[in-house]
Amino acid sequence: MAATIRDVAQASGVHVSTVSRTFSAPHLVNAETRNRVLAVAEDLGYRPNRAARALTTGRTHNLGLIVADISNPFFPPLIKAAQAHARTRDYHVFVADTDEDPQVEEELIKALAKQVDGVLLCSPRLSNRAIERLHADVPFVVVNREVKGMPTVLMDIGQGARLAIEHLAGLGHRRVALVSGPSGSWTSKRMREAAAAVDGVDLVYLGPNVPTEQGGLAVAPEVTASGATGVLAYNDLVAMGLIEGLHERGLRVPGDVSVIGVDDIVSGRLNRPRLTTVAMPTAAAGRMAVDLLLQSVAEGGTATLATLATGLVVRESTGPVPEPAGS
Amino acid sequence: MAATIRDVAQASGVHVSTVSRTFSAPHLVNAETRNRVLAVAEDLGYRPNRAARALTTGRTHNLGLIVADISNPFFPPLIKAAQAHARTRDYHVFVADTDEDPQVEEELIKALAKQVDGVLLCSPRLSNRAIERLHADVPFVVVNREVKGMPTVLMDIGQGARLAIEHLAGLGHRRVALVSGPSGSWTSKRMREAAAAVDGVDLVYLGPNVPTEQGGLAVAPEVTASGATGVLAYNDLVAMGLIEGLHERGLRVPGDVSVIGVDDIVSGRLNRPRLTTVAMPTAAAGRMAVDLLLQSVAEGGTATLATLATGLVVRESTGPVPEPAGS
DNA sequence: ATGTTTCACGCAACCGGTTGCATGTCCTCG
DNA sequence: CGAGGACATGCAACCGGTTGCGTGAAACAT
Repeated sequence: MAATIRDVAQASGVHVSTVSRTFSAPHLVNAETRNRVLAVAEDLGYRPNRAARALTTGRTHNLGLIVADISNPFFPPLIKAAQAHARTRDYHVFVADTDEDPQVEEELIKALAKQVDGVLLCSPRLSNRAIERLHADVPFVVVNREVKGMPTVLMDIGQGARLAIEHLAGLGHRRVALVSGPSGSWTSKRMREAAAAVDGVDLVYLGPNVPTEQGGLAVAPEVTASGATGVLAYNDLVAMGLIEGLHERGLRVPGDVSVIGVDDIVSGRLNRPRLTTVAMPTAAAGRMAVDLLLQSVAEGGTATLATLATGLVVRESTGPVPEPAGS
Repeated sequence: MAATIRDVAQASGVHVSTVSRTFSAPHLVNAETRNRVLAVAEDLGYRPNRAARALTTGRTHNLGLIVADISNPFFPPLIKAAQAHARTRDYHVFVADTDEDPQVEEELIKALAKQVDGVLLCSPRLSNRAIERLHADVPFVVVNREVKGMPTVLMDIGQGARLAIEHLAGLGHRRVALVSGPSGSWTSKRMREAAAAVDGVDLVYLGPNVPTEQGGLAVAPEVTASGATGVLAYNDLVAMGLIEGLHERGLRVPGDVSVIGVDDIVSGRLNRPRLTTVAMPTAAAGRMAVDLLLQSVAEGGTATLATLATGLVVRESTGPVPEPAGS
């Protein structure tokens, strides 16, 4: 089997504690012995067992990242950024997908709890109560959701939604639909509040919807029925599905209806029409989340709240309100 | 801190070994004591520490899954399937992204090695030599690549490529371009071999290319210059980028050029035109991979090779060869 | 009544590391 | 020359579990 610390100790004629120190506190061991030990270790292919180390130190140097749906292109940039950033701090990130199932989410958190120093909860589907309860097991940082007393990274979707609605209003749209996400979604709620604060447009709320292309496709009839000429969708996936659905019903985007998404995922940039969307600072959020988590791991619960700005990227899926048919 | 096995033992008046057995070998302990222990454990919120258990049993009940690029929509279905399937076997899978960097890949494998019972290597970028060397540390199963002596899950891209080329030939295309992926890609090589075996079409090889939309966009000029009327792209992302690129140069798909992708990702189904593509059994591959891995973990290195069939999904991005302009 | 199984559980070593304390050696300084 | 300090290393307990072995008691057979 793989070489252990005792193998190395024996082969280099020192006590295991010296070998241990060679790796975890090199300055405590004489340069000469250290080199000898390192040589022997190299020779035997020894590598410290992180799990065993964790048992005594209480630090695994691992982080967990829990996400509802890896397929959602919104997450990968966040995951990559978190992973890369954590690596610079000598941490590894393990990702798990909950399949949008709170049950699975809870189970995963429990399984992860003892194997990581902290968990990044991205757009969790669990209730606040459950999250607070689980928090006893392992430090959290929550992304894209507000849970009281917990370190949180928010992207200011409210601001983005406001910009989006104002953009539509500026193009002359007077009736716009808000296509929301899963029921109880924190994001949907924020978007709604921000949209309602904009003057001069009638809002109609359509939802809840599955947060994917399917959801967008399915909501198309409701959108046409609503008489709205502008739409702010829950995310780009929904927006793209919706555009497809409108198209099937003979409506042109942006000719007949203007559609705005949220997230600025890459395929939205290649979609036709290119999607006007609220850009989310996902990579920055990933890095920030790691920072907050490591900080709270090191210093004990500091419940910081970081809010990152969003922006509107205007492309081709929005245009002036169409002339009334009767004109 | 969290309750340990000794806390439970003390509180329920039995020896730690009895508590241990209550969880890991319930049949060895009297029903009455077992219930008492369970009650106390529940009460104290005790949960066995998987990491500590792993130290003695040598089984972490975790699997690692290493993937070059999570953003590539080809992977999530595989990841999800693997994850879900593993869960039914009481295993968890941790995903890590290497950012297409062999260096990072190797580092991740080493870090993961001691914390998981086996690793799923999906389309690894590492050399065969490196993989074989690392194999001493931890069992592998390789997906989408052939490494001698290692359990492997392959999707029969050769078959799919043949179907694709035959489809184009059947539509009258006589000159088709093969837009390949990164240099040295195992998949590209297979596609090329299979395509070459089809009679009646001239093949032109274009590559290497970045395996994303960017790559497809960038290769568009070469495609038009090649005089090909049909294209088989490395994957759907490349195909979509290419279609966009052709469009920018005033060419219609499928009017002027027919394009086939590979992977059957969802956004290809919503793209306009809807993408004709080689469907890959990604979910099945994910499940198969964990089966193979668990088997090889349990029984020691059985180097099975599983090959999964692919199919052609004909949609709208392919059509009859255009009439020569001069006709 | 005695011998043999079976069952339930305790004992203690062990997995692979870490770390506070003790020991011993060599320097330095008054 | 002796006290005190710095340095390098060994010792052994500990992290949170698992498990082979041994023991006592109850159940069964003879």
